[in-house]
Amino acid sequence: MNRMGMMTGNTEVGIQRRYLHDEVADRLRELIRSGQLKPHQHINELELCARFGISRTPMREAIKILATEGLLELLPNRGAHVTSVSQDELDEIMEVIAGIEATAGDLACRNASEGEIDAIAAMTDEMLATFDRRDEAGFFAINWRIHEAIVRAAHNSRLTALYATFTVRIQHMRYSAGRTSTQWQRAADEHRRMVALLRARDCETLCRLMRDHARASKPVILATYGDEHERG
Amino acid sequence: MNRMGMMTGNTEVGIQRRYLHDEVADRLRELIRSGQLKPHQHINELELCARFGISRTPMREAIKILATEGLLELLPNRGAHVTSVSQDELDEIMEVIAGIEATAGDLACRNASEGEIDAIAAMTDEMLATFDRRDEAGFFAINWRIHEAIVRAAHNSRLTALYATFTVRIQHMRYSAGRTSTQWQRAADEHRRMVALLRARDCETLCRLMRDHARASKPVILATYGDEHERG
DNA sequence: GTGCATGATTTTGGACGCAATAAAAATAGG
DNA sequence: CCTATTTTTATTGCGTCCAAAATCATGCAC
Repeated sequence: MNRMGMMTGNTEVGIQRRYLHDEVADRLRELIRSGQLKPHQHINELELCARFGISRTPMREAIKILATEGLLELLPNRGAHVTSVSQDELDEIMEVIAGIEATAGDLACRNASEGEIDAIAAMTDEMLATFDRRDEAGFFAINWRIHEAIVRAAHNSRLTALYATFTVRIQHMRYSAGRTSTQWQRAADEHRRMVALLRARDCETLCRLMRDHARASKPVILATYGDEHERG
Repeated sequence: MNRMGMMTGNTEVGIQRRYLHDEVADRLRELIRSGQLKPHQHINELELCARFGISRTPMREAIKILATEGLLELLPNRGAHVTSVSQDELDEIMEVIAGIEATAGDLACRNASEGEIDAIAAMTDEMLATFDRRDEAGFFAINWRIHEAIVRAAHNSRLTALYATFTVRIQHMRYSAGRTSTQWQRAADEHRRMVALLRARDCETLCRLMRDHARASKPVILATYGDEHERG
């Protein structure tokens, strides 16, 4: 019996938190992020309820949340499925992300503390070291942390939340798509410039650079993951 | 009896749509937008259920959706209340909106059809006419439509949706805050420039202008509606 | 063999009920 | 009379139930 004294089928660890639906939403997001739930895949309420060991009410609330975030699509009387990302939609999402990062660049120049800039600079150095030793996996791992740090350095919680929502679905694409040597070199150079512009507090230029930087990765991702490279 | 053959207390018109929770969410948004539900105000599930003539399940799903959109705030075991906008939060939201409009400006230069630009130009002429005859109410009504049109002209549905979400709470502030003559003049001038830059397809400059334009309205709004000009 | 109608099964959408938490009220103690 | 504690009440969170819709399966005619 679980904490409510009901249901006995806790198959996948027990859930413990303020809101069940909140925890369930996190888990679903993680299933989607990790690819365990694939685009186009249908969501079976009862099956997932059994997996998590909960009833349908919090599951359905979580589904509504994910749908609002755009990760699930609701089909009237036919449940929900994982949102697929078509070529066009991926393009749209990338432009929104580019916009968020551009805004973050501008705001970070205005609001970031010296300490935050130092931290970003340190990570950038670290990343450039991985570049020198051709450690592509290491490079993109740090790359992601730098982008996140810049957005956080904007000191705008809504922007940070928005960034999280929009990157969750395409993060793995963005940081796994194989780049050519030229593209990789360019990314490294641009990151060097980012730090310089942050230090110079040059809002306008960093804003433009961030947008261009994000856009540069667009063709790579579109080529690699058009329609999430699968059809339902 | 309603369509489910249950509950008889349809006090506020019958609801008819694919999803009840969707209709309920729309109604709640409207209640918030119109100010019938005020910031800080507590949401009583049962009371609203009775008003809409529905059960708690779709109401709760709608509440989760509004919370995800940021219009409601959930309090564990104590329901929800309408999100209040503090000075700092208003500043954050305005910067996000500025970012969205800047992105829209850039994309509109790339993607807008000549027809769309003509429509925006026509609305701008109309608005400048209201400016000449000092019709402030008319000015801001058209102003809102122009901003919307530019965002739509970006041809990015996610950006458009994001814009709707972020403006719903502050729209009335943005377009009702009294401007000084100088500020009003500046807004008019900037709108003239927007059309010129759209025609010239000057992405970068329009992007910057949109951000600056949105930011210019920040002090006005902050001064007028600090913490939604009410406490508790 | 294919196309359509009809019935069985699955799954969804929404209503409802129970237990737990928290706010409110009532009581006791200082 | 004011504060601390208990009791009551209100309301929330979640589990469950029922009916409508959709899907699947079967059978029949063409």
